Amino acid sequence: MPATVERRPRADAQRNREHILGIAKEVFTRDGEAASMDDIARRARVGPGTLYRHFPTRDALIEAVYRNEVEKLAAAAERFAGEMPPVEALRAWMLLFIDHVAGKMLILPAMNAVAGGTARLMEGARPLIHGAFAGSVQRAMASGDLRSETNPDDFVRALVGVFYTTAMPGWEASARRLVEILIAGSRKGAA
Amino acid sequence: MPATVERRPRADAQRNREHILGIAKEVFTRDGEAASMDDIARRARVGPGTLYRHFPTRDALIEAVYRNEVEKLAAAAERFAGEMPPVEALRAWMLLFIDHVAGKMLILPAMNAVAGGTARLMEGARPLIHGAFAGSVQRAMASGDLRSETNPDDFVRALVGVFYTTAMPGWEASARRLVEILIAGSRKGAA
DNA sequence: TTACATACGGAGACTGCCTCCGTTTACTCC
DNA sequence: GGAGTAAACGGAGGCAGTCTCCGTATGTAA
Repeated sequence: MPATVERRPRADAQRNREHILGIAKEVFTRDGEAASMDDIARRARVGPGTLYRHFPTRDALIEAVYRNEVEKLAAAAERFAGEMPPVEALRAWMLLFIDHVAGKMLILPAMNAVAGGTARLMEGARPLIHGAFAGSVQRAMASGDLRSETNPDDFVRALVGVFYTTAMPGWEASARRLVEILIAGSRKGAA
Repeated sequence: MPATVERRPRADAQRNREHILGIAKEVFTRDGEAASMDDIARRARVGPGTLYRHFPTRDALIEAVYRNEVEKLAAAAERFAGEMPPVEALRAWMLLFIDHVAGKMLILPAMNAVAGGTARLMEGARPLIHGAFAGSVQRAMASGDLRSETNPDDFVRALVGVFYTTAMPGWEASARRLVEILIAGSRKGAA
């Protein structure tokens, strides 16, 4: 008899989990942080008990939905690296990030609700985002385009700001300019 | 008999309002978004009814506390303009902004809770922040240090990001580097 | 097919936001 | 100074949202 059995989850549980995740993304995208757990359960046609067994707190659910999206973004960074010169790849990825936000692919408003703010939420996703950024920046440094002290986290901070200012008019154009400023400000030879 | 009498508020009301605001700042600073209205009322030794007469919703209270702080920040921009060269004043103001965040002078986590996210909250404070930024940037453009297409909003976005990443290790140093990147990236002659 | 671990659903405890209204208090006018 | 009144106060409680508990149902392994 093995110490830890680790039976794989029942088929209905697996189905439910994925179904809930899908509904949750929809609801959060539409209703933002106002979305209620009971409502999500109702729409997914499960009891609140079931919802809470899969995602023990509201935060856990938001985090799960969010992580799903971030994983897709991170994958794109790798792809760009193989397709274009380093600085272009970095720029393209930052612009893609903005597009995701623009297309409501990420559940912006709901993220505000997570205890401890975004920072706490990002904790789970940080390695992913950081990895994607670090890779892109590293390559741009290696190619000699960016200064060698360039720190990917600085870019992360700026882009998080974009995240939170989508209600300001003209946010998208401003975000694109910001990308250019960041690149220009980190180039070798910039004052 | 005048059309609008506009009696000035009763002394006890005025006192209570200010007292509540002070307590609220304390509580929000300590407990973040978890702070409850009833708790604030209890600590301020007033009934919930009183609290809600002064600040009709939770958001209104947060906004009032926040605005208080932002007004202080905006005033500093003017002061710096009179004391140092344009680019220095801009840098100094951005660094001051970071210091406020660092010193927990601003009720960071609580801001997340405002309906519609920070964007909505910033709506009230936007003219102030924007004015402070616009003035500083304008002067730096007029002096020929920054490119003439420089847009203050781009800086705002980046700094909002700093706001939300204070849980990441080394955020303060990173924020300061970000300030330098922004200035370098907006200088005349930057790529 | 049986037995049981696993998962399900929903009633309801608990908490937080906010309202309503009877009571109290500061200000005004004589 | 005292009476009258508009303004402000406090707190009981409505309503809604998060999360728990537990009796019931179901998938899975032997």
